[in-house]
Amino acid sequence: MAVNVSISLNPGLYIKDPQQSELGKRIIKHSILLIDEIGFEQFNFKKLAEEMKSTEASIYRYFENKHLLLTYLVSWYWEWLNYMIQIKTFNVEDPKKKLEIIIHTFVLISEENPAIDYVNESSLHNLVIAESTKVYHTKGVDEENNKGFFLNYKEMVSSVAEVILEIKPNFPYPHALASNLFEMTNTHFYFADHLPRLTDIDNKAGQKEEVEKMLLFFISKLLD
Amino acid sequence: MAVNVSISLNPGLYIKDPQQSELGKRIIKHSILLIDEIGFEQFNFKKLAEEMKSTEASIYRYFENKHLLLTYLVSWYWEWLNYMIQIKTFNVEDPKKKLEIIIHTFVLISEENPAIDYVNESSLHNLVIAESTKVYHTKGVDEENNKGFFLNYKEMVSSVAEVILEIKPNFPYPHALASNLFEMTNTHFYFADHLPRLTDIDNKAGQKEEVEKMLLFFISKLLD
DNA sequence: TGATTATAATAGTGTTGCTATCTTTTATGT
DNA sequence: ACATAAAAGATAGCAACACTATTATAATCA
Repeated sequence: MAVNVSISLNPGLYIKDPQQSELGKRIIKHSILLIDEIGFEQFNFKKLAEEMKSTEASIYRYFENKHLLLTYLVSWYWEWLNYMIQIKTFNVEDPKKKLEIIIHTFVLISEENPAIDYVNESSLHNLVIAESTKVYHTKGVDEENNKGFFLNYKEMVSSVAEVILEIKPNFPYPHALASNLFEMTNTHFYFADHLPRLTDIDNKAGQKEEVEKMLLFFISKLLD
Repeated sequence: MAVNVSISLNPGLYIKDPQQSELGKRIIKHSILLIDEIGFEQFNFKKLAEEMKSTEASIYRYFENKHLLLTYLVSWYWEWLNYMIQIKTFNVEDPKKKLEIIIHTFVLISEENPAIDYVNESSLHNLVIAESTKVYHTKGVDEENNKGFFLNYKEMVSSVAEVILEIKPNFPYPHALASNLFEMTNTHFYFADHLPRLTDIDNKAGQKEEVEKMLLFFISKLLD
């Protein structure tokens, strides 16, 4: 399935829209790969410039700093996830079936969807798993929230919460369950790989299916 | 209840044991307050030295860098939490009651326990809520895990998982549920304060009781 | 052709993270 | 009380990082 929409993100996240130029697209492409490879703490614009054969100053014309670049990339993921959920559940009537599709998408999004040529979806998902909580765990969170930087996340949670309420209209914690299902997906991929005693998911082939099964088990207990 | 044990932590976390000297205790005390105040990204040893009227070089004699200092403080929290759970559930027979006590401790630990004079437990809990995931979301996670830096977390999860299995011996995800209950506590305090649309917890008085109620609701559905 | 825009190239500044060295203070043992 | 060692303070310095400024060059378009 080819996705030919250009992902629409909050303009406050960048100085100059990286999707509108070749250099901008190369910044997106190489920053995803480099952050996935060396980690966000070790990542900086000088290394990125070397990697993509450009200059530090050129990258600063697109993004104010590396924190906003990370926020941009993670917002991209949230928006892309949200978009995939919408199109995959569009014609589905049964809300239980919808939630199953949502969970399947949380877990397997990067494998199923070859989307935009300058974005390596698998690396982007790894980046989200390893680094995304740093986006909103800062002292500037309230200010950035006021600027709408986390709207893509909130919209995704809001649409999942709606489905939960379709299944069980009096469920008292639809938003908390929605955000928790999403966070759990990523957390337990990470734990399985690095801190296996904090989970019951094996670090083996079939890991994704195991996580999916666990999430389905949780919602069946909570919503049946 | 006064706690007069000295918290025992992995010696790999420090160069010189900060609990064994006055300066070391002042480092613990002021680093908790300063990180809580300005956030981990803005925090550094120079600012800490100014704050506590000492010098950068002196602090470097105790901790290799700010990341290991954060790991030390969060490990302190994990160990302290684990200790409180042990003593509070020690004489309790009913595993359901035990799990309720554990959840109550997750939520209210900082209010109930005036413990060690140089640790502000309330600030420490805030710090854990805002910064603790950064401790293990780094490229060095596997190496640090091999050195045993996250044992306190794993032990806490392991003891909670045991209680879960006492309640329901065939429950398939005891470790995942244990870590998730802990993570959920802190995540939803943070969401209620900063990203309220990601939760159903109000940012009001009684917030802690609301979170406790939510966790009790989740375990009742999952374990009854 | 000339004007505008995007990118590259280079340099520079202040801060951070960390190490080294030396001096002063404090604690310990005889 | 004095000698010795250990702890802490004071100061300097360096390499890397985060970011800004300036100028040059190439591409685009009126």
